Amino acid sequence: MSHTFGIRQAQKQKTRQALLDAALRLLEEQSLSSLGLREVTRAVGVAPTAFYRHFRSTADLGVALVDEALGSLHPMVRTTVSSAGDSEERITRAVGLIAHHVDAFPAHVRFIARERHGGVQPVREAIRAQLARFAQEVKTELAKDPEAAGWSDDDLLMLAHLYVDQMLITASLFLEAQEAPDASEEERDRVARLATRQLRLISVGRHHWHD
Amino acid sequence: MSHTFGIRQAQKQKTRQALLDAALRLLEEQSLSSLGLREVTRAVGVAPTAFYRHFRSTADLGVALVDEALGSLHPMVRTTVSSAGDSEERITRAVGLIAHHVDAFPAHVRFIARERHGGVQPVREAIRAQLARFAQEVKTELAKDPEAAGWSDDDLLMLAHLYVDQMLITASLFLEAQEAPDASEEERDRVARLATRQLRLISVGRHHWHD
DNA sequence: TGTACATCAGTGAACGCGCGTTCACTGATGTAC
DNA sequence: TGTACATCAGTGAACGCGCGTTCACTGATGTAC
Repeated sequence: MSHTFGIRQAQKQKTRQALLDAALRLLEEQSLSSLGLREVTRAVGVAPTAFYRHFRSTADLGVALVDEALGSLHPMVRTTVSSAGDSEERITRAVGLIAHHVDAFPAHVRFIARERHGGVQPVREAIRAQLARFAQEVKTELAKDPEAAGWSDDDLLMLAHLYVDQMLITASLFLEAQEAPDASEEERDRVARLATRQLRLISVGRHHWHD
Repeated sequence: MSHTFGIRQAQKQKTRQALLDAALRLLEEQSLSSLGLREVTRAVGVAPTAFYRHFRSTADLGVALVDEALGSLHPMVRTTVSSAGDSEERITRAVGLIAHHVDAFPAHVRFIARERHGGVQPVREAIRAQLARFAQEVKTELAKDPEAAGWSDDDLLMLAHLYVDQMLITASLFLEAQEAPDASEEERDRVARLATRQLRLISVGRHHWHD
């Protein structure tokens, strides 16, 4: 027994997570470049100086948030693009998964959309790197499809980027729909139908790419 | 003669423009939500209080910047989408125009990309409204094309949004390519080729939409 | 054209406030024996 | 198991600084006659 393996570590991890959670909440209404270290510690209920035990700066915390927001998303992205069903089924499933993810993690989605082109370079770079990984994974899945016969690597990656960007645009639209106070259900449907048809058009383009 | 029609107004306008220019420059390295009023006036060389003669707040200045950045873009967008040439010529021309615009107004492009999902609500709303106008205009141009026969209004607007979003993504990629210190010419070409093929795929999808 | 008054863009001092960062500290947890 | 020492997450006071906003002002420009 004993060798408790980190009452200390566990508590530190808990505080770190509380800082991340508080920051994410504060970032719903502002950008990372205006987020204050004292704001975050105040929200958690620790002394300002405690922040430095976990992060060098708010930019550093931002990079950690990128990993939290996108790191766990890879399995989902894979299954979204690949696997069973005809074209139409896959599109419906993909749009449904995006909508579900936005419902489950709205603050993460907002953070990524906001900071992708935001004012903090290391965070932009972290997001860019993660999205490039997504594109690579999507490309790998696309390559498995019999339809990919005759496609060059470059063309597959081009299509993969198109899908990744489309995913982000759609997620961002779902987010706006969620925020609309009135008739947000109707608005959600409108976004789902728009995204479905855009994916359908890309899918048609894909079918006839080598005509 | 006389009735000088505004030495005063002319000077006021000049200061206002100087504030906008200075803000735009400062916003290359930060977000609007962290831009300080004093920063801007310091850069221009006027007293902080002079700011209030022109804008209620930095958010207010931001909305003015949206109009400056996007307001003058409408004619270009129209000609980009519409008019002469076959599909391939139109795509090449569109990508060229986007590249040219990014070269000419990099700070404007960065500002729009950054604040589209940024932390300042009135600015987000102003950008959203302008982009919706763009989509409407693109839709109007698309409707003129003989290829648009049999397309519903909804489908045309869907396609228009796809084009507008694609335009922004491409502009943003050109911007990143411009920033890359090494081999930025090569990087530019890579972006141009990627954008061209993505537009080509959308174009193919468009041709076979009603198969 | 000249004079007397009104307007108003820009000034400069002053304010209270919250910021990021430093530093020496405390006391619970961890470790060696 | 108990003791003595080391570690280190979180504390709290203190700092200098720049922020947004207020206010009464100045002096060039505009207007009325």
